[in-house]
Amino acid sequence: MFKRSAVSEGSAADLSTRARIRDAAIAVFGEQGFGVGVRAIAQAAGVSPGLVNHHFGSKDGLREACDDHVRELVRAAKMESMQRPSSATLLQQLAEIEEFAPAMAYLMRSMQAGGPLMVSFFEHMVEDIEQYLATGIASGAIRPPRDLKATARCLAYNHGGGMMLFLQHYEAAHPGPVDFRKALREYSDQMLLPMVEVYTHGLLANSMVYDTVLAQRQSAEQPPNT
Amino acid sequence: MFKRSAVSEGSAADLSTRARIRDAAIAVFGEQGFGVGVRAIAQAAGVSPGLVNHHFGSKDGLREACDDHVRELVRAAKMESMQRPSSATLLQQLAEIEEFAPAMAYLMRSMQAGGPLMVSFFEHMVEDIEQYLATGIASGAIRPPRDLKATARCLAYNHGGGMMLFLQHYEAAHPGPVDFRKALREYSDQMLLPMVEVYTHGLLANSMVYDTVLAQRQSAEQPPNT
DNA sequence: GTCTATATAATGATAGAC
DNA sequence: GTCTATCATTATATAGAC
Repeated sequence: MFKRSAVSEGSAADLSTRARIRDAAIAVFGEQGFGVGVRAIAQAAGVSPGLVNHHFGSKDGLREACDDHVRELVRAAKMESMQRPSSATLLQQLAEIEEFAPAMAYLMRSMQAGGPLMVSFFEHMVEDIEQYLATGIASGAIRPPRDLKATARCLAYNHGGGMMLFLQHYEAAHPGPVDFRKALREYSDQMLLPMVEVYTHGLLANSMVYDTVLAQRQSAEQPPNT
Repeated sequence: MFKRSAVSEGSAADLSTRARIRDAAIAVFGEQGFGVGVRAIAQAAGVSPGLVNHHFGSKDGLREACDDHVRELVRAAKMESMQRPSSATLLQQLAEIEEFAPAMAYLMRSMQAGGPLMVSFFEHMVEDIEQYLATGIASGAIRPPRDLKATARCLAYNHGGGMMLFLQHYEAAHPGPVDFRKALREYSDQMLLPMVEVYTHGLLANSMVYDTVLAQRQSAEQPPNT
């Protein structure tokens, strides 16, 4: 679905050493988590441990460089994907590309570990869903919710977190390094139909609960004085 | 809502040293994550670092003991909660109790880190939701989904993961140790209404997407040969 | 730019005194 | 049971040779 973009151009041999170290770090962090040492990264990049810190100052500096690069990778992919609409999630599209798999693994670790990349990526998700909902409402495909922004945020938490938890569970159940393509395919297989069903036909048989919660909220915001 | 149970009985002074170390470990792991050292735990428990390993053999042994204790804590709370039905989630009820706050923090870290506690706790969640759905269907409050087990699993991923991600985001936005009671109250405030609305009125305006996905599934399971 | 070698600190785990 | 002292390992980070 995606072609190589300028961001990720060139095979490993063409990249500058700094870029090779950074890419190796993304791969190793993604596979083994952020607890891994600089030595392992240096080895994966085929350089000495000292050179890593020479280029990035410290482990945190390296981490920041990885964050920035993944952020940029996702941003570029999003730009490209906006011109080629698809029913699949951006992440699902990305995971299908061998080349992006390490970055996806890194992104997931970031979500779990909760660094600054997680926050910025999450806010992007919220915006995307907002826009997606707005488009759907305009075309009549989506029933306009009471509060679009709140609903988008809620969906972002549930779907983002749901995927995270699924992958966590998948990793625990399948020994060895995670195959993100297989994992996300299984995610679709298990989740898509039940989710679409709930979003189409609802889950609650009547609006009693909804009416109650809504009334509580409104009486809390505006105390009874009239 | 919950009274003290046998599992957590006694103030800090009454507990055996082993139990005090274990409780301190749960608190420190919960606050700072599993990367924290044995020394910090020993200090929090008011004992020497050597004594920790004397009682638990290793850091992993200590971790296992913490897992077991939290598992047991949640199991006991669930037993108690089953006799006192409430609209709030078990976790929300637990978080309201000062005494359980450290265990809840520990549980969240476990979900993030993805140890064996995460898997067993998740499977419990799936079972709970299954039973909750079945009860609702029997009483007519819930519209029976096509595949109850798959739907329960899907809801468990989304709601469990959603809460996880919310707390992660909350932690990143609020410096210092996380106040789980405040966090979970905010979670309810933001999530409850949009979620109930979606579960009551749906999100998709028509059943086109659902019909398409369902048809794809069925033709995939049973290839066209007739 | 890149390496080897090393400084410094912190980690998990153990041994032995009391 | 509990502590102090220490070991062996590993971590990050730096210094200096090439």
